[in-house]
Amino acid sequence: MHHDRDKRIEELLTRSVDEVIERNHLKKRLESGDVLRVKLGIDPTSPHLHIGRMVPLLKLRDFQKLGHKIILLVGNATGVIGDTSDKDAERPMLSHEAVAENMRQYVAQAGKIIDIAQAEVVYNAEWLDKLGFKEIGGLADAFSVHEFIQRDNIKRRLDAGKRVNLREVLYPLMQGYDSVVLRADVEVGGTDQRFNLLAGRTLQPRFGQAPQDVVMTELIIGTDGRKMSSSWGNTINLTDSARDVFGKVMSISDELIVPYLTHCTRVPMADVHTIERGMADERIHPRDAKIRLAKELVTLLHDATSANIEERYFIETFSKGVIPKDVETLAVTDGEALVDVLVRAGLAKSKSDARRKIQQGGIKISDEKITDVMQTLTKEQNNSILRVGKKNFRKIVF
RNA sequence: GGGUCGGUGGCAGAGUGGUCAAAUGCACCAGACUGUAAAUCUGGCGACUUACGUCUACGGGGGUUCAAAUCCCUCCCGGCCCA
Repeated sequence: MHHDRDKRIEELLTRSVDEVIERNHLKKRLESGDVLRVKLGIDPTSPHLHIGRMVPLLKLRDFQKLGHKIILLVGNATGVIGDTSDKDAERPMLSHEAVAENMRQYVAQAGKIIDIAQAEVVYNAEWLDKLGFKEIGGLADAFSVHEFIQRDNIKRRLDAGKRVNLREVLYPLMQGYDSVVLRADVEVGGTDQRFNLLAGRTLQPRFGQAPQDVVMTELIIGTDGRKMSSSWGNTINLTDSARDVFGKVMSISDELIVPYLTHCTRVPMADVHTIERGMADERIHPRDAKIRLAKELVTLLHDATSANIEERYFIETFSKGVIPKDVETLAVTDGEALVDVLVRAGLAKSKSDARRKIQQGGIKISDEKITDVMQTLTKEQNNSILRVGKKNFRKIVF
């Protein structure tokens, strides 16, 4: 009778999960039928959420689907301080303005994954900004400098002679205190958050609360094989257009297909395993597995219709090399120099760059390679397709 | 507060008077090969110029010199050690 629920609890505790503290305790509570308060904090450090954030967000959704209360915490105070967990270098302090700007779209973006209407959305500046030295001192009392400098990334920086400033030490205190204020039963976060997540467990008992359980999710690798990070431009953003999402997925390397399917979608694990085995013995072409992944992601972030449209577009344009039908138009004047047009349309960074692209054979008009850097555009080329590199097309219109 | 080392292109990091628009790696762009894969290979990667070439750049400002990323002064910022 409870088989289905047991399976879902098991998946909740394992899929994309690196570690649970304390697993048995949390399992019992999940089985008890109590409604748990499950917290996830996201700092508004960049204007876009990327699919790395989907891992904990999907985990949050799993909790939500089991009937628990989820709390989405927007770190408008912590975002200003800046977390160092995933950084090799000191993180600059953001201005309140920058944070506010980034924050604006966050909740809507997260709403693509979780049911915002059923969630509690909170902003930690509301309580953190009110703390004075006395309170902060009290929180700081719970931690030692030693624990902090033993953290792997801090230690590395210290060893490398890089600066670690005192403000950074404050971050875990703040995150831990968030859990106190919110009376969190569970906190979800990436494995790189370990120290911060545990801070809640340290602080809560000091305020007469039971320590929260912690669910640490796997980190995913960026589209270029390095850690996914906004500053490296190897992300797929929740705000990306359906076309971009599809295209970016198709350009990842094969090894990432299974991790992405596991962590960024809710394709049943049985299917994921089938795909994994299928690719191993070559019954399934990696390209097709990738298309499945791309469609799943587009469906999650947009909708199923877009997913089908983009699949067709992709096959037409790239597999078959056909020039797409719905090309952006580009108005030009008669006799305008090609290099100027390229710069104006944002297809080249500068005239020098435009010339280079022509010299290297990267520019085509109506499928004919342009070789002359002095090329100008004339009326005969009305409605021709200008192609820059592999994937940029513009229809020339006079 | 004292001592000492350092601040170079998107990042990391060479370069210590001319041959430096600045090695090398990463990122990025174009081409080849492909499954728009990845990996690999080739070319490129400040701006302007068809081109010869010109201009702007090595933390900020000032100076020495025919000539400065390189030397001097000063200011700002940081590391380390000592207190």
